[in-house]
Amino acid sequence: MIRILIAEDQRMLRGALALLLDLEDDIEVVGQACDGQEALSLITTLQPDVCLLDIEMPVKTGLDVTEQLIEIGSITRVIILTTFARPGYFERAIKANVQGYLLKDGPTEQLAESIRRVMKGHREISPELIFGTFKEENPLNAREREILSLSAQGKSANEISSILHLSYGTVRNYISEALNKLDAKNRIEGIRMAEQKGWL
Amino acid sequence: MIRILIAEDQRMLRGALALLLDLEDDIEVVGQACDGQEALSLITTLQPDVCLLDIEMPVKTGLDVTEQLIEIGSITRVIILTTFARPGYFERAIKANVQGYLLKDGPTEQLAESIRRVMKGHREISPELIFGTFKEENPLNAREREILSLSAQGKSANEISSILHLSYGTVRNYISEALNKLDAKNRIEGIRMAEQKGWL
DNA sequence: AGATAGTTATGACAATTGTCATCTGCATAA
DNA sequence: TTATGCAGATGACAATTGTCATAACTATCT
Repeated sequence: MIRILIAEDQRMLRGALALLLDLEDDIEVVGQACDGQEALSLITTLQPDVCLLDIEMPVKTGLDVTEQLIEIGSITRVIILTTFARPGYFERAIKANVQGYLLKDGPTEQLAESIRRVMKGHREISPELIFGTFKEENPLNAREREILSLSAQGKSANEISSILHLSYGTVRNYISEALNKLDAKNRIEGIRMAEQKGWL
Repeated sequence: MIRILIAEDQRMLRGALALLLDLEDDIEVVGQACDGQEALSLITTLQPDVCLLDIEMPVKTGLDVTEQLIEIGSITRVIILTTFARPGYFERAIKANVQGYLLKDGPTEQLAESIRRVMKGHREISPELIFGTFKEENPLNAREREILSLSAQGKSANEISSILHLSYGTVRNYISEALNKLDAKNRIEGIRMAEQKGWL
């Protein structure tokens, strides 16, 4: 019997997947979580064989959870299940050594089979992701990401400077540099592009 | 036997819901669509009793489909099933006289029951939506929406002016007016707020 | 005809943004 | 020790953005 845990904030999908997987003879859903924090604590207490993690969840993302599972030496295998084929997400997941990265756009029917294959030691990656997407890595460094994120919340250069204790000019330099790297002609375009690639 | 059609672009959820509903004795999933266009044509040919429509789908949104169903005098009952509790969406759905507006954050278990209740003539609205959200109507007029949308794509005031054949100053007046109505302190904040409310 | 409202335009102003060259410390590698 | 590179900072400039007062031109209603 394969014991699995599902972490997904959208209740309808979580419930449907749990029901669907429980119909399989060899799979048992032992727990459900609606945010990353809950997922982490349930995984450590329940020690399921496999966990299905959404990425964009409240409190902690699925990627955060994955990285922390490694730190504490958990043996639970991780399958990321997300809407987003964003290069940044995929890259981070692969670096965290997940056993699977599936898209919510993929077929329902193969989910159970993917779980079984992961249990046998295979890596399950949605075919859309195997080619192309990986080589596009995030050109922004930590500061640029940080500053662009704040800008994306509508903060002005001045506000950002006082939040981060940097000078006004420095903030603008970082934004300018980020826009240059992204080949965007203004903040708004830059934010759109970075968000769309998962570079935040 | 209640004949239903599911229109939802996320394949995993669509498949899971179909499977789940097919398990009910009195419900039969007669069709599935992955975009609004397909939904519309399947509904007209299959004439299901109820259709479950996602809002944000390719080609046509679920709201577009609903409005067109009214125009052609379809008797299929509509249940909107969406992630978004955005006032703008909800308002438009109610005006189009949908029989149900459920959130994907709601419980899986009650979906089948909601469908049965809709068949009996009830209106099914997610409880989160009943209070508060309705009175917040879109303060932006058509021009303001149009211009803010273009701005959201990263266009400058100058570009927008030549796209819409308006003067540079006029475009900036509209943006200024929109930001004022939204109580936002710059474009980026205004865009975020408007998008979040479904006012686009 | 006069009042009213909606759409578009203009000009002026200040604030913010985007760009660039240059400069300072500081750490670290050769 | 010198060199190199990085994180920040500064100043200057032009372009863009946000705000406001005002006006012209419709169309509509009374």
